[in-house]
Amino acid sequence: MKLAEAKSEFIQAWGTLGSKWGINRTMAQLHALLFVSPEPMSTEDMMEALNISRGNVNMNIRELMDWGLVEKKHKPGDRKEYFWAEKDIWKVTKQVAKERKKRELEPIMKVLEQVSEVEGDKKDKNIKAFVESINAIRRMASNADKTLDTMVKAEENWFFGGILKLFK
Amino acid sequence: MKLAEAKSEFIQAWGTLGSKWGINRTMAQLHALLFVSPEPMSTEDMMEALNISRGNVNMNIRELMDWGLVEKKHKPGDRKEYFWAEKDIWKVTKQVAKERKKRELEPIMKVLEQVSEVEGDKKDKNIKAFVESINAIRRMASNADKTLDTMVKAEENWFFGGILKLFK
DNA sequence: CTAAACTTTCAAAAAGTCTTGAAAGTTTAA
DNA sequence: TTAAACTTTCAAGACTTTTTGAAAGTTTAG
Repeated sequence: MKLAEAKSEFIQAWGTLGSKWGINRTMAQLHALLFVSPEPMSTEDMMEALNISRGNVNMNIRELMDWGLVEKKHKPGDRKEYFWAEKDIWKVTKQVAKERKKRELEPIMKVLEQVSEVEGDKKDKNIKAFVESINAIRRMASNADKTLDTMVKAEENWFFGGILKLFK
Repeated sequence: MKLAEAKSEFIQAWGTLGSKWGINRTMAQLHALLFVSPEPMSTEDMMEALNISRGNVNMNIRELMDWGLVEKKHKPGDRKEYFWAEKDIWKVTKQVAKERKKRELEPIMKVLEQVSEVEGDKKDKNIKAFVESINAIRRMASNADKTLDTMVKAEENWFFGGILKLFK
């Protein structure tokens, strides 16, 4: 397999993976494209590489910047904007964890808190069972929350090697 | 908030969360519905509770069974099939982790292995950079893989309490 | 200024995903 | 058997998400 082909395979696979995790395929592909590009790329470079429109590149690259995965770069003496992706996969993972925690874990925890305050006789079998189910999810979510916090603060070494020994 | 309303809020929120993680909203709602139902439910019960068609219930409940999150139950002297969801949230989490590992981690690892075998001069700067990026992802994925394995084998206690102390 | 170079927006179209419901299939009681 | 009760399938339609591309907006060099 040639380099160009290998890159393209990787970009496709990353796009497919992303779409299974609720991330727009093009956004994941753009991320993969920049991730394996040694140089920052311009909008036109990306349009050409993925065969997509200017508007599509613009919207998805902006979302990648919102996620903190891509940055604008300027080349001296060039009016075009270039885009660069973080290359340290551990930083990327932490950033994604941080964002998903903020965007998805925190909102659901609010709902869980509210519904756990259901009114009525706390001894009613049905209410008791419901509240207990919800509280089990809340404990789980709260642990996930703390674990993600720890992960975000942790050094690469925590994950790459360190953690596994603890389970042996 | 009354019990019925609280259940409905929870079901909605679970559906929304699911859809952000690439899980069909109805499937997530059905799961939530059964998760908070003390009794197994029939197809008709579910159709009525979520206001959806028979075909929709059938397809999504089958997928939930594929994921190992829902089981058929039979009531003695009743021809209808009833469906029951695992109530232990730790078991649910482990099961989802196990399935996603099989469905998503393993396929991407195959692709990564292939593309890392790109042909050409191993000293070429471009090839070297690409292979190194891919290998960083492979190391990450392989660690995630092992961590999930460990998690699937672990007792509830590992996650609920045990792990956090290790980071203090 | 002005015009060229570049970026952003967003309504409409395309593509993708989910749902319906009626027909086909299966099981069971009698 | 038969027919009623129940489940499954899947083509067509509904809905959702993504993409396009042209127009509007912005920036900069001269």
